[in-house]
Amino acid sequence: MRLTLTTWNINSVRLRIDLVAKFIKSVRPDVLCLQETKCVDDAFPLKRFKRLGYEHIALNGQKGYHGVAIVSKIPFESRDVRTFCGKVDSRHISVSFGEQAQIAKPLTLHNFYVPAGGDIPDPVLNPKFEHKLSFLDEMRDCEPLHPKANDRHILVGDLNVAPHEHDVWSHKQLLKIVSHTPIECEKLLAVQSQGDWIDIARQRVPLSEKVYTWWSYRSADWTAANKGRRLDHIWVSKALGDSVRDFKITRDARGWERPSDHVPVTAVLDV
DNA sequence: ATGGTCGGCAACCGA
Repeated sequence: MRLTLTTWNINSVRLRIDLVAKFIKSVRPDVLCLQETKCVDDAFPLKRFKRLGYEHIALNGQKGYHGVAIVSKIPFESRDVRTFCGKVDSRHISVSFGEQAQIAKPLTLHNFYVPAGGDIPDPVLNPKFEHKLSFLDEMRDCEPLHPKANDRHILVGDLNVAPHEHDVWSHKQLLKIVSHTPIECEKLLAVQSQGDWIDIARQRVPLSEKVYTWWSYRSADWTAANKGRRLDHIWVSKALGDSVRDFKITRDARGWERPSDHVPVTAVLDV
C-alpha cells in the first residue's frame, strides 16, 4: 500500500480548520499528524474531519496549550500516550496500524510536540530550556523509540530543533538561538542515532541544501527574507528506509490567509 | 542591535 503521511504544527486546529481542509483536498494524506491543536478533546473538530474522510482519530489535547492529534483514513488498532519529564503536557500520541489497515506488516506511528524551550539558551537561567533538554534526553532513553531491526516505526512532529547547518537560514547567526544551539542539535541527533532512525528530509535532500518548514510570524516579509528553520521532521526506522517514494514541504501554506507559522511536511511510503 | 507577531483567553503566557 502507498501511504501518504503528513505532519503539521497547525497552531490552533479550531482557528485553522478551513486551512486544514484546503490542504487535505490538495494533498489527500492518508494520515495527518497535528501539533499545537490547542484545545481539549471535546472541542476538537471531529465531525469536520469525519466529513473529510478521516474516520479514525486519536487525540491528546489540553486547554489552550500544546495538544497533538492523529487523524486517519486508515483504521488503527491501538493508541498510546506517553508523558515526559513528569509533566501532564499533551506532547505525544502514538497509534499502531495492524491487519485492519491492509498493510503488509504492522506499523507504529509516534507524533511529538517537543517543548520550544523559551528564549535564553541556558538551562540554569531558563527552566523552559532545561525542560526541552530533559525531554530530548528522555526521548533518547525511551524504549519504544528504539525500533528493532524489523520494526516498522515512524516518528514525526514538531521537534523544535533544526539540527544541521542548512536546517537554518544562517548557522552562524543562530548558534545562540534556541532551536539551533549545539547542545540541542546534539541531543536531537542522539535521539535519532539511539533509535537508528532515518531522517527522511535528509535522505532526500543533501545536507548542503537549505530546507525549512517554519518561518517566524515576526518578520515583515517572510518569503523575501526567507529566514526559515527546519523544525518539523519525519523519521522512519531502518526497516522502512527503502520505502520512501516521495517527500514534500508545502511551502505555499505559509502564504495562505491567517497561516500557521509551520507548513505541512509530507512523505509517501510504500508500506 | 533590537524588536518584531501570533493564539488562547480574558491578563499575560507561551511560541
